[in-house]
Amino acid sequence: MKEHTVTIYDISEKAGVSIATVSRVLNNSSNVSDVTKAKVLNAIKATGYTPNAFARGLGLNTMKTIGILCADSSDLYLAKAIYFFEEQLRENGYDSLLCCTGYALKDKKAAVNLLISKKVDGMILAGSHFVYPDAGDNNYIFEASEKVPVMLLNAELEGSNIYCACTDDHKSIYKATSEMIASGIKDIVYFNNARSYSGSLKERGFKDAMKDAGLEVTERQLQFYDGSGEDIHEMASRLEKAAAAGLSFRGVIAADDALALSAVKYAKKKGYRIPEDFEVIGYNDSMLAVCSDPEITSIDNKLEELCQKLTTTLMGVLSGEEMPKKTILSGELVRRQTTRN
Amino acid sequence: MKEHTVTIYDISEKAGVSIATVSRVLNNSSNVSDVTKAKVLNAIKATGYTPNAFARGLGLNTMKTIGILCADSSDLYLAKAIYFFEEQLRENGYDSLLCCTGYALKDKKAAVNLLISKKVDGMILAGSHFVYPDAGDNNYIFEASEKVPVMLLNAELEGSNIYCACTDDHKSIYKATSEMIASGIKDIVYFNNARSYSGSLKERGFKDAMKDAGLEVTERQLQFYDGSGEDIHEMASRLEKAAAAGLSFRGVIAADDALALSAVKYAKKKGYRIPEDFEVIGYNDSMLAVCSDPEITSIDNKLEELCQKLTTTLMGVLSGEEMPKKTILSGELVRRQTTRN
DNA sequence: ATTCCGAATGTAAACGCTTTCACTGTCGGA
DNA sequence: TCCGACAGTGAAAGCGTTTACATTCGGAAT
Repeated sequence: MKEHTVTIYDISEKAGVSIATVSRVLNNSSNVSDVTKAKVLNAIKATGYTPNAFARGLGLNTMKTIGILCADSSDLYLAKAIYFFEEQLRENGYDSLLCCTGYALKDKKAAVNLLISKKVDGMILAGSHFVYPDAGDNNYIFEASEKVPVMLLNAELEGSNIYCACTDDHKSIYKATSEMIASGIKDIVYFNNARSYSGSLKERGFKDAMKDAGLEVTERQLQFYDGSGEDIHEMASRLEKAAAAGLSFRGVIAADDALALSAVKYAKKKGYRIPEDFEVIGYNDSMLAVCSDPEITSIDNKLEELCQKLTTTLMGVLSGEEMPKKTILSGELVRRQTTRN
Repeated sequence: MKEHTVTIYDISEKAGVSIATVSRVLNNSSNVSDVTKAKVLNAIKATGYTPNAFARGLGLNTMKTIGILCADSSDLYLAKAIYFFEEQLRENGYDSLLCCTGYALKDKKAAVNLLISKKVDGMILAGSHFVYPDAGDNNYIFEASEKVPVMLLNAELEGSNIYCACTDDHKSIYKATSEMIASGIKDIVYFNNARSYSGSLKERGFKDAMKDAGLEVTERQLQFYDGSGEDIHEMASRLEKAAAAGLSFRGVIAADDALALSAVKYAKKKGYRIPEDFEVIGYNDSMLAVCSDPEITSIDNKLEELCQKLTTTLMGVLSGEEMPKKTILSGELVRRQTTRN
């Protein structure tokens, strides 16, 4: 297991050529005769040689690796994003170095530095919580972007080497809220998970829709839940508490489908008929929306398309092309059983 | 953005010491006076220097990186596994190189080679589908284990540098099936997702339990679904088809919670009361189990503990300790609303 | 026949770090 | 006063590639 790892020298010796030639066939660059190439290839096969990526990286100063940062890979949504990125990057000959940072700024910074020292060729920040409302907190992103291109999923930030892709969350929620109001519901709660930057965008969408409909929104209509994204019961109990405290509501707009699902659980427990007495709209159009019964009307934020866009942009940037800084898609309301029409 | 990346030489110059000394403070190894250390640290801070991991890796022949292989990071279960691994590895000073391989053998092999050439210090194969029932197909694992320790999650394989952690799937399903039978249900379907090796273990557990109860199991009671792990409706329609073809059943033992959830949907659609007329038991005790209504009785296979075990074993192996080859935990049936007692 | 060119190959420097070894200077003990 | 031990530091040899540059050689053009 230790006994002298086989290097390019061993191959060169075995094949009776110089290491330069071996390197050439390895990278199948020009000017190697077929017979030499065959000799080298045989030697490689015989020894089971694998080139040392460090050495290669040292020479090339790139390892064809993209760093993917996400707060929590077990989050349903982020997990999917990672999947898309990983797949598309691999198709382009890049590997993915994954860092789950958690939600603390300090840890995000540390992860970014780590990726930079590992000489990633680019960085994807997967999730809107990487950019902060307080501009100063985003310095770590700007610093990173001085070294490598930075791709932002679901967030916007202006910078010379920063690219982003997102859907128009404000508009999506605005529309969803408006439609819920139009279907006759006035007492609506916006249920946020509080850790997402786009969450505040969404919240504004909600508020604006209410205001434009002439409805007042009080602070308590803005419920939020800041715990694990998995504990449905805990989420539901948040709503129960609010109801017990006197808040009355017959509709919930949720920042993600887990929250929406908890709202469904809440409503059923209360004995409301859905959607006749109570409507729910979720976000992300994830698997959870259809796991629920009744199945949840949800906003599709086009994750796959966003990831795709971000990857092709990144590839473009890396090959020196000029690329658009920002792509904004429109979300789409997918109607299911928790809304009337 | 290109202008001469700062190296250890720049620091040494700026601090007025040799590169050896800089290296020493970088690795805070012994014998550097406080005053020199301070000078170096200042120079580092001033320049924003980050050591080049390639060069370091070349010298050390390790980059403190563990390769994590998984078929599909968007799979709820695997995503959680990745999360646990990533977290625990980071705590031990290791980074994670993630490869989503898909389910094809060829791609798994490619991914393994890639990780080896990237000089990972160890490899985690997260998911039972990495080991095949046909022994020859597992050669790629043996080959990998000649270079680095290989950790297997949810699968067993004997080899000199191979370590595994899993729960006793056979026993868990055997018990679950037996209890369902005891509660009076005889017509049970085992619903498998066909791509998992542990799936066949579970299937055996089911068969054995049936046999030991004196019940015959026909081929059609072994339903399976081989599509995306997300499409609940598609899964349910598999059951509907079976029913339409004349199969009558009042219980489902499922290989994962998504399948179980689809069984719940099926039963509700059929008008069966759960659990009075129809019972369902899922696997993994995931979020989906509680998303369902009624909530699903499911087998907890102790994922976090398994991941933990695997990581600490790996750390042990890497530091040269002798470690147990195999750890087998017991699953636990978590009772909810889809089973009577 | 001579010149010149390009294809095929080799030589050696460079990449940025770690680490062994050697060297200097200080200090305590004999 | 001399010696040995030892802390602090530097010089230089790797580590395994890539690649610019040098070399060789056969054949086309003159």
